[in-house]
Formats: sequence, structure tokens, C-alpha cells
Amino acid sequence: MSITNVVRRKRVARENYHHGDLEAALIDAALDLVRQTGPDHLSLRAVAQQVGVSPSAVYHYFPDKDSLISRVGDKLFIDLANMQREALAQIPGISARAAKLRYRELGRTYFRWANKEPNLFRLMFGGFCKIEREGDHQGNDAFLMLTKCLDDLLDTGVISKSMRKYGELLSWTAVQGASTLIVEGHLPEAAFEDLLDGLDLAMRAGNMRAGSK
Amino acid sequence: MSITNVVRRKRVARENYHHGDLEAALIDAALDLVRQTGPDHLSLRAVAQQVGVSPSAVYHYFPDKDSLISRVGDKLFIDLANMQREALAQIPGISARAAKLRYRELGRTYFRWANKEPNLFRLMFGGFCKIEREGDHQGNDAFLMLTKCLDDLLDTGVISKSMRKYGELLSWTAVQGASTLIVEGHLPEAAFEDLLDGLDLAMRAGNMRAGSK
DNA sequence: TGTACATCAGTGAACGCGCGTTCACTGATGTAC
DNA sequence: TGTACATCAGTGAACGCGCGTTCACTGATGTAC
Repeated sequence: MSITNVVRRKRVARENYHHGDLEAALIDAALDLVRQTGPDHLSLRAVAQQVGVSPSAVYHYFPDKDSLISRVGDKLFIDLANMQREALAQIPGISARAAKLRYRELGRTYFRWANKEPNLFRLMFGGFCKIEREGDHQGNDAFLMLTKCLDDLLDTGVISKSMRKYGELLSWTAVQGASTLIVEGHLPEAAFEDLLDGLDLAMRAGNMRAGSK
Repeated sequence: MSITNVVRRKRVARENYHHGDLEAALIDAALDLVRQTGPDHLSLRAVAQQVGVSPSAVYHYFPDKDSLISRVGDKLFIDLANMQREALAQIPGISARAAKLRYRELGRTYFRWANKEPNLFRLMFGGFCKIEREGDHQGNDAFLMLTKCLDDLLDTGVISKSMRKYGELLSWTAVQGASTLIVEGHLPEAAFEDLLDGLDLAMRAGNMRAGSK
């Protein structure tokens, strides 16, 4: 079947009896409902209703409710990575200044995402969706962007060689933890910028000569 | 009513018709069920059944299900703080070495808690229980212990004055984030000790002279 | 010490509801000739 | 181009269930005299 064929079929189908891309529509609807009501409280029937389809139709695309939720989780991780990619694209350049801005912006984007949509953040990190390849963070886009950022910071002499080793780990965990603690009300929102300042300073540990402005 | 009176009444009651301390028993049972099945999936009826009491009895002690869950959350925070207190008590002394060990043990206890009982950890930080006084972390026991640890590290010259300022924030967020990311399968378990190493190094940033072994 | 009574801590039935999942089905669509 | 047929993408009714919450109640307990 040619691509053209697929496209034509979709277009025609969408207007009539067949939905066209029900799978994607279900994921989007589920995402929207999670956003509004939280990851617990998501119901299959509500998702189907939102799309305007019978509950049983869902089972043509997902074996059960959990796998639908997992797919929503997958999409959220992709969305977050895309958001970070766009943020980085706004700050080009190989200067130390640009590298520093990119590093902070990467963290801010992560936090902003969490803070703006707490329920989506909870779905991602609250044990609702299974991680397919455990611990395989290396392969994911967001992690690669962080690695690139840290490499730039090292190359431009902003951070120390000795701290570079812990760069991804310390940055990711601190930003993740701050996001959770702020979202859940354990820390005030302003704490996030403080944390970025702390990370800036921390990442210079080991050779202060290179850490000058 | 005297204390003796209360105690006697409790003892007698427990054996007969009246439960004696149903409120605490319900919280314990709820905690146990959350531990097994996760914070979503907790049902009032199951809690009542576990205690051996009718579902409606719960309403003599809690206005609704959510407030029971919140009470479980409160207890968990207290339990964690107690566990940390006990861990610190095992490492007395005012030496730099003791201070360093206490600092690491504080983080490890937090992580061990999360890793051993993921469902309880999810209840605490997954948006299931309302925080009564938002952002009032200063008052809580665990935070005070962390502050004390960091003061000791500063006094013994292990960490820098400039990083001391960010001590609580950076330590708490990093440990919290690492716990979440490891529990949820985004990072391998071994990453936690790496993180502690990274934090040790980071906290010396600003004046390396003081950071010598 | 014994009795009458108020209070207290629970019961048990019922409410209305929404849930995930199954199943046989139907009507639209695409395809072969 | 027209027709017969297979396939595909949905429907809708039903299943059995467990849920949170309410309400009138009852039997045990504590208290006053």
C-alpha cells in the first residue's frame, strides 16, 4: 500500500464512520484527562467518551487500560524532550555565556513543565507507567542534550573536570527533586532559581581557576 | 479523666466490643495496604476489613477517605524522620570524619526508605496527601537534622562557606530526585553512591583549601 | 453496692455509581474479478 | 464499471464488581445517685 493510499484513506475515513487515527486520538484524550484529574482517576470509559467512541473500541488498539497509560507516559517524555530541544535552539553560540544559559534553561524547562502540569509530571514519575528499558537513560534524547550542555560547559572552562564526571547525575537528580518538592508544596517556587545558582557554583568544585566569570 | 483511667479503659476495651484505639489501627492498616498495593488502589472498605471493622466505623474517626490518606502521609514523614534520627545516633562525635559519615548516612537512609518501600514513597511525594503548611519545611524534624549535619561539616572545614548556603537545598533535592529516578527505573541503583560522591565534591566548591581530606 | 440512664463506638443494610472488560454484532470500506 | 465478498473498525448491551458514603440502629460502657 502506497503512502498516498494511506493518506487518502485517512482523510476520507475521518469524515465518516471510521475515525481514521483513533489510537492517537485516544492517547491525546487520555493525556488531557490526566492533566485535568490526575493519573489516578483516569478511566478508560471517560477517555472513550471524550473521543466520542464506545469504551470497547479502545480494545482494538490497546490490550488494557495500563498499556494506554504507558503510551501516554511515552508521549509525555517525548514532549518534554521536544520542549527542551526548542528551548536550547533559542540559545545558539559556543561562548561560555551561551553554554551557561543553555544549562540553566534546560533545568528551567524541566521545572516549568512540572510546575505547569503537575498531574502530567506525576504520571511520568509517580510509578504509573512502566519504563520499557530499565535504567537506559543514556539513550534518551533529554539525557543526550544534558550531556551536550555539560560538554560545552567543560569546553568553555565554566565547570571543572572533576565535577564534569558527576554532571548529568547531579543536575538531573537535583532538578528532578526540586521539581517534585516544589510541585508537592514542600519547597517554595522561588527555590528553583536558588538551586540553579547552587548548581552553578557546585559544578565548579575541583578547579576554581577555571570557574572564573 | 486521669491518664490511668484512659489506659485502663483502652486495655479493657481492646478485648471486648470496643476496639480501643481504632483511629491508630486504621492508619496502620491503611499504611500497610498502601505498601502492598500502591497509593492509588487504596480503598476505605479494604482498610476497614483489614482491621476487622465495618466500613462505616471509619467515619467516626475520619470525615472521608482523603483525610485518612493524609494522616497516613503524616505518619510516614514522622517515621522517616525517626529513622534518620536513629541512623545519626549511631555516628556520634564532632570530628570531620564523623560529620561526613553522618551526612552520607542521612542521604542513604532517605534513599533506602524509598527503595525499600516504593509505594510508601509514592504516597509521600506523589500528590496523594495534602501538605498542611505549604513550604514550611523549616519546621520539620528531617530538615533540622540536615541543617545540623551541614553546620557540622562547615565547622569541621569539610565544606565551603559559599556552598553551605545551598547545602540543604542541593542535598535534599538531589537525594529526593535520585530516590525517585532510581525507584522508578530511570537510573540504576548504584547511581546513588555516585551521587553522594558528587555531592561530597560539590559541597567543597568555593574554597578548596578547606576541602582537603 | 446497685440501678437507671446517657453516651459512646460500633453494626449492617442500602444508596447509586462508575469501573474494566467481554462478546456477538453490524455497517462501512477496500479489493478482486 | 459493476458486483460479490472479505476485512476492518466500530457498536451496544451486558458481566460482575468494588467503591465511598449515609443512615437508622444496637449493644457495650461509664456515670450519677
